[in-house]
Amino acid sequence: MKNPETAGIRAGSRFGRQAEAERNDVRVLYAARAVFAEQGADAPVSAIAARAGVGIGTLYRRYGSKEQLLQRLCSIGIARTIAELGAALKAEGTGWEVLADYMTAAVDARAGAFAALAGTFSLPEEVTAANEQAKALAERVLRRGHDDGTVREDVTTLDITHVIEMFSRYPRRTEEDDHARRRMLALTLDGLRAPHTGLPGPRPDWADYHRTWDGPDGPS
Amino acid sequence: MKNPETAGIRAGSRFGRQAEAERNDVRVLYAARAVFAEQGADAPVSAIAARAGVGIGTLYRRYGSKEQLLQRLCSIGIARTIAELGAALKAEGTGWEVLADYMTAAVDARAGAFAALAGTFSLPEEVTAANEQAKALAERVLRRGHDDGTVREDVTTLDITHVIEMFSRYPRRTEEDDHARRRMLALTLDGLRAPHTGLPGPRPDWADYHRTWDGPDGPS
DNA sequence: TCCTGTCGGAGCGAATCGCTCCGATAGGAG
DNA sequence: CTCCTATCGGAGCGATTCGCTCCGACAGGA
Repeated sequence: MKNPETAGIRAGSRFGRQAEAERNDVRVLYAARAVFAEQGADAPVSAIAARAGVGIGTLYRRYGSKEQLLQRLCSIGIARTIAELGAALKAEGTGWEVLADYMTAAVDARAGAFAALAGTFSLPEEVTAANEQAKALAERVLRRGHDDGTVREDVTTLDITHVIEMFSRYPRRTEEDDHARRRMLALTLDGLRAPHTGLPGPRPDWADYHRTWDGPDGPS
Repeated sequence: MKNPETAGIRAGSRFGRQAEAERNDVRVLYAARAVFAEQGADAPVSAIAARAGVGIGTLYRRYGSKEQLLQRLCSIGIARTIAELGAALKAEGTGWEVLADYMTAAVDARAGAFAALAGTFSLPEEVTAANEQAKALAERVLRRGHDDGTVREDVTTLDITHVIEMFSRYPRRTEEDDHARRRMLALTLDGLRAPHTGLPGPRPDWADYHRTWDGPDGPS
C-alpha cells in the first residue's frame, strides 16, 4: 500500500490480509444496506459492524464517519436506480407493466429508505446530479404509460417517488411484513390503472399480526 | 378532593386551580396526540409538555408514566375507531364509498400510528377487547362492499388494517406531506375498485420536495 | 394570614451512540 | 524462526438524550 497509485484500487489484491480487507469492505456495505433497511437509517453503527461480522474499528477505518457511509450507500443506490430505469425504458410490455415492475424492484431494494432523514445529512454532489438524471428517466418511463393509455393521466413522477419512499420505509421484521407490503403495493399499483389483477400470495393471517403485538414472550 | 367519591370525577369543578388542572388534562391529551402523530411515538415527553404549555411535573402528576399516557391515547383512539365503524355501517352510499370514507378518516386521525411500537409496551385489557370489537365491525363494513360488488373480493380486513397503519405513520412535517399522503391514499383506495376517480388536489411540486432535502438553511 | 394543593423546571441516573485508541495478531520479508 | 508492518476487534470516552423525581414558587380558599 506504499504506492499511491494503487491506493484505493483494491480489485487486484487477492491474497492474505489485503484480501480480507477487501472482503470486509463489501461485507460492511451489504450489512449497512441490510441494517439500515431493517432498523431505519438511525440504526447504530455497532449493529452494522456486528452484522458484517467485523469490529467497529475495522468499519471506521474504511468509512470515516457514519455520514460518509450513508453517502456511499446513497451513491450506490441512485446508480442502481438509474440502471433499472434505463432497463425499464428498453423493456417489453405495456407502460403500466414496465412501471409496476420498476416500482416493485425499487421498493424491494428500499430505494427510498433514506428519504426519512432528508435534511439531516449532506448529499454528495454526484448524487444530486444523478437524482436529476433519474428524474428525467422516470419521466420518460411514466410518459410511456400515459401514451399507451395504461397509466392514469393524473399521476406524476413525484407521486411515484412518494409511493416508493413510503413503501421503502415499511418495516421488514417478519415475513408477514413482507407479505403485507407486497399486497399493499399491488393494491396501489392497481390504483394506477384498470382493470385489476389479483393480489399476490395468500390472504394475510390475523394470528401472525397478533404475534407482533404480543412481543417475543407471548401475550401479557 | 378529600371525598373519595368525587376522586377521578372532574366534570364538576369549574373554578380556580381545579379548573386549571382540568384544562391541563385535556390540553396534555391533545398535545400528546399531536406530538406523537408528528414525531412518532418515541417523541420525548418534554415535547408534549411544551406543546401543551405545561410543565413536565404537571404532566407526570396526571399520567404516572409515558406508557400510561400511551395507553390512554390508545384507549381513546380505539373508541373513536369503533364509533366511526358504527357510523359507517349506517351510512348511505356504495360499499366502496363507505369503506373509503372510513379509511380516510382513520388515516387522518392516525388511528394506526401506534402500530410502529407494537410489542414495546403493554396494552390495557379494555383496548384489546375493543380491538376485537372493531375487527368484527370492520368485517361487516368490508362485507358490504363485497356484497354490492364495489370492493374487490381478494382484500381482507387485515389488508385494510395494514393500509391504515402504513399511512398513519407517514410523516406530516409540511403541507406537502399531507398532500402527498392524500394522493397516495386515493391511489390505493382506487386500487380497491374500478373504475377510477381523480386524485385530489393539484399535482405535487418538485420544488417543495427539494426543500425537504435541503434542510431549513437552503441547499448546501 | 396561613395553609393546601397545584405549577413549572432544574437536574439526576441511566441508557445510547458516534467515534477513538490501543493491545493482539496474522502474514510477508530476510 | 524472527521481526516488522498492516490489519483486526472491542473496551471505553465524551457527549447527548430521555424518562422521571424533587422541590421551591405561587395562586386560591378559609
